[in-house]
Amino acid sequence: MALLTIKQLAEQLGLAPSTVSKALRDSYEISAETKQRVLEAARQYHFTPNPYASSLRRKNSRTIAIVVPEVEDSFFSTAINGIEFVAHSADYHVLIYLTHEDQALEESILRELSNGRVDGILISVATGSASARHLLDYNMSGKPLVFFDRVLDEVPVHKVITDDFEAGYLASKHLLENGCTHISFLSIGDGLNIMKQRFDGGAKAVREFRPGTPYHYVNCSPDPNTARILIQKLLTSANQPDGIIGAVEKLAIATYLECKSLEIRIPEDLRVLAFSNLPTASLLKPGLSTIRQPAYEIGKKAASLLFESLNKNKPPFTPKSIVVPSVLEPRASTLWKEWQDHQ
Amino acid sequence: MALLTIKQLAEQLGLAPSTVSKALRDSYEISAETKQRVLEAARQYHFTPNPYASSLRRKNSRTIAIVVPEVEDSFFSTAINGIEFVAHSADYHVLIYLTHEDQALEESILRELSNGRVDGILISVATGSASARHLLDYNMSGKPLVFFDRVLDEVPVHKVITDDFEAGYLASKHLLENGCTHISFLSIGDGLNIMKQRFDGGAKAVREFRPGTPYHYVNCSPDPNTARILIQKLLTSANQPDGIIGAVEKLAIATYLECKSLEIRIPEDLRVLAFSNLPTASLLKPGLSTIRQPAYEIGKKAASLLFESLNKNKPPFTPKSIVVPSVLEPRASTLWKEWQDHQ
DNA sequence: CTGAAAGCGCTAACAC
DNA sequence: GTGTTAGCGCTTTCAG
Repeated sequence: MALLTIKQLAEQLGLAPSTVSKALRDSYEISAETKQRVLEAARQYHFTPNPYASSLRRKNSRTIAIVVPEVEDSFFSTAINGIEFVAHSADYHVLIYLTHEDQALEESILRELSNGRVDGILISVATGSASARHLLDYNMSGKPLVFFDRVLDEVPVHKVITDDFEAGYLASKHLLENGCTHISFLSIGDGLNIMKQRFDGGAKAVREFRPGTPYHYVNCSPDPNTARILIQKLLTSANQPDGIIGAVEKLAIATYLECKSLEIRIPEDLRVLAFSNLPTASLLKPGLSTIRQPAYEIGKKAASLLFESLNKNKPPFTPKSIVVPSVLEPRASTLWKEWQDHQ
Repeated sequence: MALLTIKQLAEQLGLAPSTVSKALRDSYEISAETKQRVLEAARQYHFTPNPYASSLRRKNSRTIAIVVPEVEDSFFSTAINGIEFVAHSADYHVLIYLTHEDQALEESILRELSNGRVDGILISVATGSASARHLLDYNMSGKPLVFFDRVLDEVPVHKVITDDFEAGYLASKHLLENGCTHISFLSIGDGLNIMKQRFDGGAKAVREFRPGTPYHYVNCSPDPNTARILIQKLLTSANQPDGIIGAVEKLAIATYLECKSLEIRIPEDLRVLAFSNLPTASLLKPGLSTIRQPAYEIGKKAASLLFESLNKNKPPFTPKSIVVPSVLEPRASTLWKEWQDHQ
């Protein structure tokens, strides 16, 4: 079954292709009556204009790309859901690309996307030494790019983030208030803005509330297996911590699994807090204290900013940074009752 | 920065556009030397052919679509990961569409996709009364369609599924072996093949092992809030069950949350088993017994089948059904020690 | 081995 | 209000 073309449809109707085209786009030039007839026929034959011919001619694609490290993470899957909501409302299509935390892959994806396949990109960058070259290059092409959550400050575009410094501060403060005397911050890799912010925020709380408390940055891996091995090493080392801040969901899960197999008790032996959007946080044993980001909102806002840029014809551009609040949700994994009682 | 065209690149090189085009596609007609020069120049200028012009001309898009009910579900996010892996290897792009379990939305997405935007579709259908019209129509267009997990048997295309009847049987058998005398099967909606299979498998186990045991189908909602209300009603009704089979992850979470707020003890008061790929299943309180599907493999296999169809020029088509095994992972939520001891 | 020419299906400018 | 025409950027005959 070959697809109908606008030319054929026009012939059926005894009209010119251009008339049909205009009618389908609801142009003011076309009479109401003709529009009716065209729409009717289009529905009947299930006609939709060939998107690639249309894109070629109009020089836009009604398509955006989401570029994220992974989908198997509650933050990202929820953010994607938010993005999809806005994109669908705007009648845009959504291409998805996974970088698997691979900087080189991210670069090749961005290069490939700069050939006009998409009208804009929403990205949360991969960890790694993070040169911003590919993003700056893409940005130079004049097409909009919006960061969410994991940003690169060198690139002057809209961003939607949470206050990671503040969140790190709250996390660390909370652990200190619950008797921690040695905190390890588990990261998935260097060079990522959010890791630094979250860690530094924690350092500030240490300085303010219990200066001198050991507070370490531990570079785990984005790979869960490697991460587990490193966490095991940490938890069985001579000076293991009694407080953990997991920078992402995956590290919290890895920590829990490792504690289970090492028979380390949470929160008695170790208090655990993580940046996480796990829907099961409250159901874990023990309930996991989290810093929860408003992932759906972040996705929606980032997409809205992208469409805003798309619909604006290049005004003097000042990049906006939208900062949405994360919330600390204390649960049993950090509430060390015994310690509190002794106070 | 306007994008380079193949014509301009050809001019730079003192070649004809057609020669450059062929060189870029590694045609046998072109000399090794010329190919070198062209590739070199293309790299230097970051030239990639405009994908829409190319698609228009070649009548394919190097793009596939994933159509799923949602992404915030471990099964789907993992399957998407598997699909993406294969698609990326084949150098294809991936469009994602969420149906939010809305049949009408699914229809409109499929209609829209039949205009040539994609070369093929991978779909896991939405619940609902599930007419197959839109899928049959798409299939008639001659473009490949592959089902994964949630299939519609009326549509004669490749499918990748698990043996849901068998899994339901195992689930129910397991509950009976752990002292359940009244089992409720929680579904997210009628008309979905997997729900029926899973439920019917369970019925068989009841017949075989404890005929007469009350075994009910409870139609919850895909919406978590509504589902929770219905579950609450169920668990506080006169003849509440002592065994639950949750057909999807979301229902397991809803059940746990409800048990927590109603102070129903798992597994003493209620044993809970769910079809789920939750990475935190073993960390819940209590550990959640699951039927785990090989989601990543399912995604990979489904995508492979799609590309197989894509590369084959319409041979006599016999749809394959690939059945991959699910595994029952018993955990504390169903292991009712007290009861076992009394046996 | 390379080039010239036609045309994929659509839409925007410009006639009428 | 509607039709004619040209051309988006690429690839594919077909000629040389």
